Amino acid sequence: MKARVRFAPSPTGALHIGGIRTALYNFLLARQTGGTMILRIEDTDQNRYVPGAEEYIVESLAWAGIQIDEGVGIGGPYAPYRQSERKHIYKEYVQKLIASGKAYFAFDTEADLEAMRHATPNAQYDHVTRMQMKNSLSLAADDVTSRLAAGEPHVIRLLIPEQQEIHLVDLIRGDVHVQSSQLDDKVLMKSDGMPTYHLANVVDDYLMKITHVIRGEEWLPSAPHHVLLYRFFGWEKEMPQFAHLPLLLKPDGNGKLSKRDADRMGFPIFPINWTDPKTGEVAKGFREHGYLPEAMINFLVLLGWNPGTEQEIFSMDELIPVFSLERVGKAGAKFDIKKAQWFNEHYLRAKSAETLAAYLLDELKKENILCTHERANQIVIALKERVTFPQEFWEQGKFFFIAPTTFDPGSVAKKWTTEAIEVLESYQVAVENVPALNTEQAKSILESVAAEKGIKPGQVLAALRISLTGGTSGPDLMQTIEILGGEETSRRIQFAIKTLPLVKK
RNA sequence: GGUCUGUUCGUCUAACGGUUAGGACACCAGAUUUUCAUUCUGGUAAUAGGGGUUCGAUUCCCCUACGGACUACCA
Repeated sequence: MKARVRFAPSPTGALHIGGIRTALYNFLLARQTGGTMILRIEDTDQNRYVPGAEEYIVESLAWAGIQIDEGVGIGGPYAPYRQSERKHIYKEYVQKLIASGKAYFAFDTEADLEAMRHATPNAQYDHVTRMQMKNSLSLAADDVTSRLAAGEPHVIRLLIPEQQEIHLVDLIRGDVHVQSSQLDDKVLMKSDGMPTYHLANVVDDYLMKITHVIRGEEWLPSAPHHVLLYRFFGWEKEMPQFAHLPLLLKPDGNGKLSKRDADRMGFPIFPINWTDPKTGEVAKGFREHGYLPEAMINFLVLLGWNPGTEQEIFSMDELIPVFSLERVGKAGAKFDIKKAQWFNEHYLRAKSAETLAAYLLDELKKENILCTHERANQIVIALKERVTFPQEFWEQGKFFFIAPTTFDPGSVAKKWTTEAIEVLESYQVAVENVPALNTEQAKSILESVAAEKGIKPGQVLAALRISLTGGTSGPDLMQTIEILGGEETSRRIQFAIKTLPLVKK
């Protein structure tokens, strides 16, 4: 069966990384069945609307490689896909509910509701309290008509039937049973004429012929309300299948992963950079942090789902045929950024030198440093096994372009010996006029000058590296010399000898 | 508090009544690398607790404990 699924975020700010996972699971099911992935914007709360959020969502999904087939920005047979533009539709449907006695008008003020909630411990707007409130059930018919005629602000609430067991089948959790007496009379239509999530969601999913509702676990408690709505509308046969996804948890302790935790632990939580339109504050995204979309997808898909085999590395295309909601776990998954980094390293190393060189060239452009493609390729190959993020090619390869002016004192104290300097002196001279020096030559020249002094090359390597890079760790030294060239190598050795104090052996 | 829901190595998870409880990340150790990193090999490490059911429970049932979500005219 071709699945019609939707990702339906509300544009109230940046999309959380968990949202990407939800979108991903939807997308995988759509692709697997040859179905349709729909993007619907749930902007029914005018107070929480944040400009730019919708564009942000679209761009984030595009970055992640989650393509939308139908919806906002693309259009489709069930347009519009922005709920604020579908206001009249909800009005029409809620009228049907009123007419059939499944919903009613309520005139209670905020204070009335407050009072009701505080009157008894577990009070909610339900079969216990509704007759004490001001609504079309408790008020006389002519009172209701005159209030309505006078334009008194009101909401429309769902009339929960008594003594019913509501049963729903969740693809992930199995059977869920709830007593209707536990349910509250949810607001369906707000006093501003906008629907709430519950109404808009059910109406749209029905009209858009959605087959599977894959969403976060936070919706499970209100799912019985939705089931009731389908029943009241007479849409039970068309009711989509539900799949409530476990939440993404913070890496330490318990609780939902939040921006606070991410900040505290130094990793992003948003897919791409987000600039808060009010404060202008920028929250760094995974993209800008250097995470590759394919690494994120691979990491995220495994947070709550597994293929049942020992395969861990999956491209999007490999995921499509093997994904299944049946293999999604029930428990929340802690967000372990270390594993995400491992995936990033994996995908980074799988890339061609040309692709990696492009990252380096980008950074160099920002620094106004010129570099040939060949040289960038060489550097990137030398550094490839050492980086987690693309920008580290510049961070770790900086010394290829900028000669060290200071040297790590600890390394110097241990390795900058008089005998090493002696060898370095002659090495510098030997290498000075060999601009195109390859790894082999760099090595053999070093071996011969060291032999002349009766010193093993191993004893001067550390000093050589200090003079060239400023420190004692880095990519292969001979490779480094090849990239630097004879002239530059010589220059750096001379500078180091001039600058550094001697250490008596 | 109420409702719903969950619980296997530190983390992500496999094992849909019978396994020495498997894999991956992380961690530790060894090997390779004239540095570090990589790579390779090996290792530490888990069924929340208590009752049942059963010849046999990680697996099924109940209780307890501990989490989580929801409890808005927000989604």
